[in-house]
Amino acid sequence: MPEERSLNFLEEIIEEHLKNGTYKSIVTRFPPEPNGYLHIGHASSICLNFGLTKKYPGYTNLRFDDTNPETEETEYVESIREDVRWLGFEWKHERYASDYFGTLYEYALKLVDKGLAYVDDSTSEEMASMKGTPTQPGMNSPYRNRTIEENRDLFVRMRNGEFPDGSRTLRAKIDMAHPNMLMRDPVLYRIKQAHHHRTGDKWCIYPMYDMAHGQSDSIEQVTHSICTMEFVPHRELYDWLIEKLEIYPSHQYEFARRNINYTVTSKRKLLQLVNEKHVTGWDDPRMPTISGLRRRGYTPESIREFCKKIGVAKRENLVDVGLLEFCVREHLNKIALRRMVVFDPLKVVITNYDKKEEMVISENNPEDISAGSREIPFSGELYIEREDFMENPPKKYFRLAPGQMVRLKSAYIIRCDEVIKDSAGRITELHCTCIPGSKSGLDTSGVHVKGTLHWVSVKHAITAEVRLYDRLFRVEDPADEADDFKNYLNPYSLQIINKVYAEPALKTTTTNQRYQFIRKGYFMMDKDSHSGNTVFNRIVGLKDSWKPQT
RNA sequence: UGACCCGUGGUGUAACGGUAGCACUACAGAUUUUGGUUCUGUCUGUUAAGGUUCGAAUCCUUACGGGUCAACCA
Repeated sequence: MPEERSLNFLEEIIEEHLKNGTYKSIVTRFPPEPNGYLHIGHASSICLNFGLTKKYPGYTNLRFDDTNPETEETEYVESIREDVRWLGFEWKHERYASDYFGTLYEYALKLVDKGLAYVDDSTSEEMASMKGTPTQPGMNSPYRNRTIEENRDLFVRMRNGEFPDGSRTLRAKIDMAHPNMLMRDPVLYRIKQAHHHRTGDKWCIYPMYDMAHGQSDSIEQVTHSICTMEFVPHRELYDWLIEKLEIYPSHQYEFARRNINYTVTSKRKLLQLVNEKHVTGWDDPRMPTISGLRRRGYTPESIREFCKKIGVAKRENLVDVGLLEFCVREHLNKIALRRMVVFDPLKVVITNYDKKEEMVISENNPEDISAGSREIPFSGELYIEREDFMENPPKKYFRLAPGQMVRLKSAYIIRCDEVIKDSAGRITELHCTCIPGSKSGLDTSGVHVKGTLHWVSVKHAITAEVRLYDRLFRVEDPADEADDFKNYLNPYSLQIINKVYAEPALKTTTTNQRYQFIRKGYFMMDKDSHSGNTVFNRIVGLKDSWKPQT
């Protein structure tokens, strides 16, 4: 049954456009600047733009907004491509704002010829001082009334490299008293003798965002140019330029960027974390980047589901990271293979176990019978989790305690008879007895236990390294704090356990295979693994509703 | 002192003048060879005050609260 879903405000607009014939099909674009890695906030925009053209006739372009050669690099272009594809989307055309530098230059000339743009020799300081403030009008530049001929001559010479960086700009001639600061003769072109990652040294003038973005949309005949709310004031300029240039009228629509608690989603801040080594790189599994989430073990399906659940709207928001975790658990529960791994071992000796060893059978995934089952070696010497035993248990403690019984998952019910300690009083091992006839699947013992523990046979166990991750920050909104957001980093965001004990089936781990370590959480092998040491990242823990009484 | 955008449970999002719903979280219970999963139930909401209307979360006004805008960044 298809779920009855209400439309978000953009879908409503598009359905209206399709219905009233404004468009027969739509074109959207995802327009990253290649100056950083994509993060979970971008995922929302990607799902939105590509999702719209999956739902409605049309297509989506991937367009790199590469108009600032000083910050942009090919490395970022490649990571962005990979991330979009990994999320499950394919673009119709791959474009670059730099593809349009020639056209954009012609557009600028057209504005000059129409008397709508002029070359300004003011320094950036002078320009700032004449700009006014949000509450006070600005003043006209002394260069504002140059003739069209003079402007054309100067602009062509700007392009020809006759002037040094920062010495002149091309500005739109609008209104220095406009209530919208962006309409106070915005800079359209600046001089930068910089090497561009695609056009090399061909250009020494580069268009500003406002002179490039809407024009690129127009060239690509984008029908719905979707961006975040901070661009609302730009819309007036976006429309003004399209009107004066007399080009295809793309239209801009804005939605509120998604913020997530206990993290930051700003490329500038993420770059700081990387550069200052607070994390190991853009793909550190604690990072909210797509590459970080991917390395951590998140699935694209779960991220898409998350984006769908948080929706699209125009109001400020701070989404609970718990929802992302819910989405990944929901997916992983269905696909993860179950394995038993003991993190902090406590030895259990089964004193009445008379066989040397045997194989027991366990299902790979109780949610999916087609995942089959596997054999696990069982013997008289096992490891269980140290925290699964208490000498003086509280009420409703379902695990092991002196005289208490538990089920060993897929094996026997055991009872704890004796606690062995060393001279310092530390528990070194437990002596237990196996309940006759309690073997899993063939249980005739009639014994009922509340607790089931994971375990591993001592002599068959293999070892591995496990990395447990927690939220990167201690506060919900680090960017909102008065002082440096880095003061709020969580010092316990990474915990490494060098040696855990795993059942032998984990020896053949493969890349991208997700596991549920029973009662421990979901895990995936990390790229730091090598032949002598397998490393597992904890993707997310299991929901844990147990809390000790009192 | 300006302009623009936005206010629905703890969080996110619906209801388009006609019963405030869904999801997450939290809590309680049932089931369970994972204290997982699954199932059931409970708590919590229209920023405020006026107005229009038979009827307002929805339309209007004002107030209040939050956000954005003074880069040769995007």
